[in-house]
Amino acid sequence: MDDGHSLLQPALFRLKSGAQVRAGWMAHDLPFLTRSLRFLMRADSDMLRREMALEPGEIGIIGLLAENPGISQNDLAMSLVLKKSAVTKLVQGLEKRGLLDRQRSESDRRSNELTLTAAGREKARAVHLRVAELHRDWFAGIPPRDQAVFFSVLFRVVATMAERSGEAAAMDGGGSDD
Amino acid sequence: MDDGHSLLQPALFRLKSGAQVRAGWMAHDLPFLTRSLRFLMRADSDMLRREMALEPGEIGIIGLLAENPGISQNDLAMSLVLKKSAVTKLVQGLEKRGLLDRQRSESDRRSNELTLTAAGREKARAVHLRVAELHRDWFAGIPPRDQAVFFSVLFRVVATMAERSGEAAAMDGGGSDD
DNA sequence: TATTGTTATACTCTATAACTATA
DNA sequence: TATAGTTATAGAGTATAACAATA
Repeated sequence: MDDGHSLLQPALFRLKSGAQVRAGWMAHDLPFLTRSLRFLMRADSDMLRREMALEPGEIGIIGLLAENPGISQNDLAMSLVLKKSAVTKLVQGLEKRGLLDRQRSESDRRSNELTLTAAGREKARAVHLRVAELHRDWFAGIPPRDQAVFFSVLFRVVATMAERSGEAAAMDGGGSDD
Repeated sequence: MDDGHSLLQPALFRLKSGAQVRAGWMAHDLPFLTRSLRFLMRADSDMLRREMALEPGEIGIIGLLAENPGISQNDLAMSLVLKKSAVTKLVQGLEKRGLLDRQRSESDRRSNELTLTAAGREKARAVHLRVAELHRDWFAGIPPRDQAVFFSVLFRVVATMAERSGEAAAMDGGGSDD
């Protein structure tokens, strides 16, 4: 399970006080590491959103919409691991600000077909560029090859778990979300 | 920045409806991926905590305490990226249940020296084993070499950001946490 | 009867700040 | 004056559930 990399130099936190804290097996604890990461990224994420005039969650909507024009709110929610009630609020906010367009589907008039407006596409491009800058900062000093492996593994794990979660949710009478 | 791995087969979400959603650059968006991961892991994490009779956040306390007996609550908070007020509550709960011992330091009577009790050390071992099982499940199909790279990069990014965050916080008059 | 999307309410975790005690 | 820890209160992000419209 562990070979080479982080075992030779045991994983340490070096605190500002000078103290060194040994991470032990927590260095391989995914819930712990992802939670820490989320909090540590937050200052940068908040700054990015302020610059881009976006609310929490809107980047995901815009990012997927740029690649999947016409997608429904349900598919958006599944992909982003959001409740459909959360997607409703996010989509309404973005529509009000002219960044996306919402139309009833003609083939199934229950569902909405979402597309980015020209302003929305421009916003998506700008966000993408700034996000890439942040990542260059966060991953400074990490070899590009390792970065590629990292994201490949991370996405694969997320996508696999999302599929499993979707299957499990499909079993009961619609308790997947909300 | 991107070479090889996930670009040849474009990153896709395969939904239960059969729809395929292209992730685009979101496949490399760390805030998005870590947030998704946290939600997808939650069912398993909740089950683990119920089995172990632990509250959210207590695994991190126990895990670091097992490796760093005598650590202070402040150092614990810095390492776990928690507010010291949150650590106070977690530590109190664990002490009440006889899993850890809290003693005033003799060299600096403001600070507490925390150690696991025998029951606490046993709990740490049990949690470690179950966490490892969950990880085997989550990373099924990922080559061990890639897993090692993944965790090495993840921990390095977290530790580096935590150090920077600690430095920045040390600049102002004590606004690091709480 | 099942599904898409909407709305309103409740809850959990975290942030903030004021406080005590030691240094 | 600065730091370790405690406590209480307010806030953001989600969860839950009831609803309307369509299939």
